[in-house]
Amino acid sequence: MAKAARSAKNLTAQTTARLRQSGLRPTRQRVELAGLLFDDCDRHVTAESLHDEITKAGVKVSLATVYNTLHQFTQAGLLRQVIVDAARSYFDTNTGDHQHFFLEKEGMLIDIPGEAISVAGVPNPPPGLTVDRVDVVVRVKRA
Amino acid sequence: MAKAARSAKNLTAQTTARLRQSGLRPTRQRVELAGLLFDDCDRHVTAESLHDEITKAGVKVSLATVYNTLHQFTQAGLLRQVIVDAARSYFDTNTGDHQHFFLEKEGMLIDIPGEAISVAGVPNPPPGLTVDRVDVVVRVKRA
DNA sequence: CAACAGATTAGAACCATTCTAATGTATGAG
DNA sequence: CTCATACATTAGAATGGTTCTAATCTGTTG
Repeated sequence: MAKAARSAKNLTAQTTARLRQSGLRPTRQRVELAGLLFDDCDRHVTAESLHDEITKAGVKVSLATVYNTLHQFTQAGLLRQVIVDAARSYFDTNTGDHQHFFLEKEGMLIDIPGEAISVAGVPNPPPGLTVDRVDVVVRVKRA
Repeated sequence: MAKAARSAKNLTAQTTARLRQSGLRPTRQRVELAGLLFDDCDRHVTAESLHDEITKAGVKVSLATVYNTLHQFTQAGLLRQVIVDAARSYFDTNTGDHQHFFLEKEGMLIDIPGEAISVAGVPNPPPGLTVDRVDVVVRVKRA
């Protein structure tokens, strides 16, 4: 069985289970999108880039569904939304503690492991407010 | 003369000079907007909030001009654009080294002095890239 | 003051995203 | 297995912040 661990069937089964665990019905569209997103390494996508990708793969999914799915996955904790660009939203398959390099010109994000980076000296927030998350964006340029 | 340092005339004169130094013609609209932005303490505005404010002050400036002016001021180094919300852009009159608390629900930004906070362990960017700026956003919620 | 470069403006256009309401589909009970 | 139902998907319209256009206006310089 170990040899078959990466077969298409098996992947679909795993994906289906994962979606169900998150309280999401494993519809054709969600399984296909999850397949692209969670197959291999960590990824950063926009709604449009993901829609292009799945369309080019010959799968028909509407852009509205891509948006819906990205938000549902985010709410389910399978994705994390990254706000670095006023023009568009990115979604990151790495939901763990980490930060980003961002190359604006090319719309490219690169993960920085959470262990690597540390932020010290954050003051207490004003009374009545609590810290939800600390985001670090290292904006980079081509030299 | 010291007593008159804050008179309206003097402020306008100062503003005018400042705009000219930045290579911007001191038009009525730019002087009025600069007056609102740079009069007192540090401020965080959106195009719409600034347009509302100046309109309520009885000054007629088009929204397009507010956008143009915010961008020109930013390019001139008088303002800094802050990207924290996918829905809208903020502009900060504090152009020095500092970071932000952000209360998304209310669209509120609060400065964190640059001396207070420190980010350690940023890895070298991938070859060919150089660090342009490190932004820290401390996302907060009402307790 | 004339002339020109640059600025302002209303309104249209743009584009990412969200909404709508009509159609399709996974699921669990029977 | 089938049906009913709740949930999903979809095309296309709507939204909302922002930018563009091209006509008009205004600082500035000679």
